[in-house]
Amino acid sequence: MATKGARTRRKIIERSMQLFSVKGYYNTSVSDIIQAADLTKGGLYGHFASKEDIWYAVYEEAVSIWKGIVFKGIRNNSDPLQRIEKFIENDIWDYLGTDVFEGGCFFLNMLVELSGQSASMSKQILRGFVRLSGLLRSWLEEADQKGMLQENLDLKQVSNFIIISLNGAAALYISSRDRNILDQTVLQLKFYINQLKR
Amino acid sequence: MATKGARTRRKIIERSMQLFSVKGYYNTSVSDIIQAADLTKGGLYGHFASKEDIWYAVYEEAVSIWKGIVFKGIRNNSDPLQRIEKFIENDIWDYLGTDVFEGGCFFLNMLVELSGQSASMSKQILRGFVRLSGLLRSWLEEADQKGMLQENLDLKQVSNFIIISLNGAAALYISSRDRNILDQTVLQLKFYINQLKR
DNA sequence: TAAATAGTAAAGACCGGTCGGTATTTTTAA
DNA sequence: TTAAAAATACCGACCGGTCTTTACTATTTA
Repeated sequence: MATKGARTRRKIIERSMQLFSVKGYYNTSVSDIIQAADLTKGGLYGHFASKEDIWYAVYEEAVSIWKGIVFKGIRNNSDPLQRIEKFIENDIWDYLGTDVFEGGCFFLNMLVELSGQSASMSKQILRGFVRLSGLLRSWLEEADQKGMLQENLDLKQVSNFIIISLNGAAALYISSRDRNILDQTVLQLKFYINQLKR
Repeated sequence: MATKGARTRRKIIERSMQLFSVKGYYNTSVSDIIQAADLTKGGLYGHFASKEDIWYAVYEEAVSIWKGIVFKGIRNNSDPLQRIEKFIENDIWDYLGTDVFEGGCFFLNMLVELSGQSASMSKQILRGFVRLSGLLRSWLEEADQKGMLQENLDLKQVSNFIIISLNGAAALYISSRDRNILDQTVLQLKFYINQLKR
């Protein structure tokens, strides 16, 4: 069993994660966090040096949670295009649609809020999206090598466009809470991918 | 010439608009605004009853600016699909790409930040997107009646998807400041619309 | 096995500064 | 000359963060 300190640390991260995703980073006060984590100032600052430090720990945890959801049932699929479609479904339905974070997509929310405010924090998130785009592109290239795609496609462009659409869906979903947005996005992205095929 | 009060009011709105778009609503303080508008507390609160009131005025002004950009050279075009493509180009290149708002897309930024924080303010923005989606759908229906589109398309879905993509592009652009994102989005959306044609 | 000790975890008071907002006075422009 | 506009001083609450004290818990020693 984890030591008491470790358990408290986890609690701080988990509660902060929800607060950041719902209220945003700046509008979440340290007082909000200690209240949600059932702590006091002293208790909190024994585990983290600053509010920003908490955010970085929260980000790591959020990435871990997200990965556990969106890559489920993918690795064993040999068809790269099916892998992409499954990833989209997972992201939309099992990540966004199940309200893993109360405030919608943690990454989009933070990216928008922190861009132009904290270079280091927003770059951290952007790096994640760039890495994801690279992964999607590698799958597209695999499909291309197997002759599944049209010729002369800009695969970097395609993978970026998928990520753009997923982010746009997250933005409209958090504000509308309309499930149709999710279903529509999946359908339209599948249609889009279908048009790329040879 | 406008009275001094009216000019000050405009100044408050204009400066707040930039501050909100860059720093966000919550992270912009009233002190930030009075500093940017070269005023004092008393001077500001003579024009607006609250920070939230300033936001509503800013929103109206932002909509007005946006409309002036994205609908340029559209009304005189009889081809509804060309109208949509021109709208996308305007939104991406002349609105997003020219950094009308320093912080990127005012509406996306506010939508993400305010969702789950202020029901009234976020609904205000969402209504704008819904209205826009309706406009795009009416253009698509016009194209459909002219027999330009494939059959059995869900036009509401298509118009939503366009808006989703534009928002996603705004999210990635503010954080990366990569012009390629803009160009790629225009190209991909044109490709997408092309696939809808009969 | 019980007491002593050391190290960790948390409490709580406190810091200067800033928050959004108000009331009153002074200035300025119509 | 008078109404509108802006300045000033001020409010209580809260901001992120620090510091010292206290409580707890695990390990060592008798």
